[in-house]
Amino acid sequence: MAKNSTTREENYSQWYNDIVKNADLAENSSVRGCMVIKPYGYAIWEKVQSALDKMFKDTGHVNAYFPLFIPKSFFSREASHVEGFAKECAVVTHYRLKNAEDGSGVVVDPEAKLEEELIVRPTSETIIWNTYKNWIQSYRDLPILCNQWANVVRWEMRTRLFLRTAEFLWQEGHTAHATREEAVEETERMLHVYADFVENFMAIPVVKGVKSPNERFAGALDTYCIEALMQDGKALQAGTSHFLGQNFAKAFDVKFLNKDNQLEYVWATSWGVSTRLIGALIMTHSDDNGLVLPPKLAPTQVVIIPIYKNEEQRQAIAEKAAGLAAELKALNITVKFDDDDTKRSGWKFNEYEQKGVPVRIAIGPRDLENNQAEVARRDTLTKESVSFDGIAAYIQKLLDEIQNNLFQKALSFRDTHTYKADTWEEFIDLLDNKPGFVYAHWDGTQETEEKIKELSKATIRCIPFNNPKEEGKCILTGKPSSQRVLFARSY
RNA sequence: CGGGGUGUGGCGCAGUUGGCUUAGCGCACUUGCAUGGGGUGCAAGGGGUCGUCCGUUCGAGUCGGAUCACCCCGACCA
Repeated sequence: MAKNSTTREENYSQWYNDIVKNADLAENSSVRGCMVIKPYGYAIWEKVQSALDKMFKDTGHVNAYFPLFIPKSFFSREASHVEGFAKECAVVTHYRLKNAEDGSGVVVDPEAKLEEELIVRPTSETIIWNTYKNWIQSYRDLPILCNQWANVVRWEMRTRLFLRTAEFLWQEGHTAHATREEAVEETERMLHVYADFVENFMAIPVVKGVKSPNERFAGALDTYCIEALMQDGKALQAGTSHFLGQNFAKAFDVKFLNKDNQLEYVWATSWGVSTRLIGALIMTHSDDNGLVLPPKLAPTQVVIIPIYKNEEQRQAIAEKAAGLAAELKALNITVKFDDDDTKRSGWKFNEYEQKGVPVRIAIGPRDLENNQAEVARRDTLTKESVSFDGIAAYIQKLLDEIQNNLFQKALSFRDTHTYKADTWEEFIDLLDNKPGFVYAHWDGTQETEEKIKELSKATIRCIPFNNPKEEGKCILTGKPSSQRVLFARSY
């Protein structure tokens, strides 16, 4: 058991914070609600970025960058959009400081008031559509398939590292299409890209589906999402893809001439995932010993730790380790040989455990004698001795196995925490005593959805794709329903 | 914005019916020796004026007031 940490059962949020801290991922900044992502945490984010970026490019997208500041007036163009974000925006009102006359320090120069305030982007639809307007004249200009890696600011009341911070990093894709069908197809395509990434790289199983009108993105006609289940039984929205219809095209007057020489409004999508994914990663796989990383996202996949008593042994091990490291690198495995003499081996074991390094190889004099190494896997916390002959191939296979095992473990956790409720009492009882996903009937109205949220604090996470049709009665109103939808309390 | 809580070396805390006074302890740090297959032991060191301001008092980390900051629980959200 690691020192200075809390168990999941004792206090889930404390446990979460301990992992973030002990794994050296991030810390609260002195700036309100903001987070400092530390080098190790950022290295994981870079793995996320590079894998996603490749997937975006493979689906025909290109990267671009748009301004951080958005003129206030842009927001008023799309009514529901501004309504969704107005309450959480940082606003720039002045552009200059000056020394206070009483010498007390620096003050905002009242003379330097902006005529039109600038909003620090909470999301970039408006500035991008204002730009797209100039890019699009003809059907030949379409589609536009841009992605932006950026930071955004949402002035949240309460923040938590990675899960909700005032400033966060993300990517936002913004596409423009000639037809509705094409835009819908894009929306779906990107949701599947997200699901593919989250399941295959992050080893987190997700439910793909459509948001109910209540939970829809401000300004979208449809919001598709992937929902994951955390170890405390709460749901986490891991990614969203929005079909924006022609809302933003109309708001920013973006029209194109089609083949028949007729003016039409452009169809739009937007989609994004954020550093929140790191939060999902932590809450899905970690245990009481710290972070557990899936090999595909681990900045270091294998760490080699020498155990020695004297200089002679140390050198013999270093030589062996260097050879092994080279072999592993040749297989595209990232490996670190930690020969730091100022830390003891036991200390290192704990260190890398807390940081979630998937595989640890310990080499001591005893191992050298027997031509073997001790291989420990982070996911199961088991160790075994492996002969140096063929060890690289063994490790490669082991990494795949760990990746797979983490996904299977998370999947079976989700399966055993997914329930059906047929009555209101059952529904509440599950939420209170067996937190998890709950499939239940809902009469399809917004009023009922809101009422359920108010009474139970659970929301409709999504209406899953390919949801089986099933006649039933709404758990709240008893009105007829044709399918169950996915409920949960959520982050 | 409502409810609760906390501010004492780098981190985590103890100390409060005001005076035993030189403000302690654990971790971390420095040095030395030993040790080395799961956060190693021993010894010696360096470092704080108790969030800030005002007040009560012969005397305040300790009492009162104000103020600032942060944390937790709600409402808002990726």
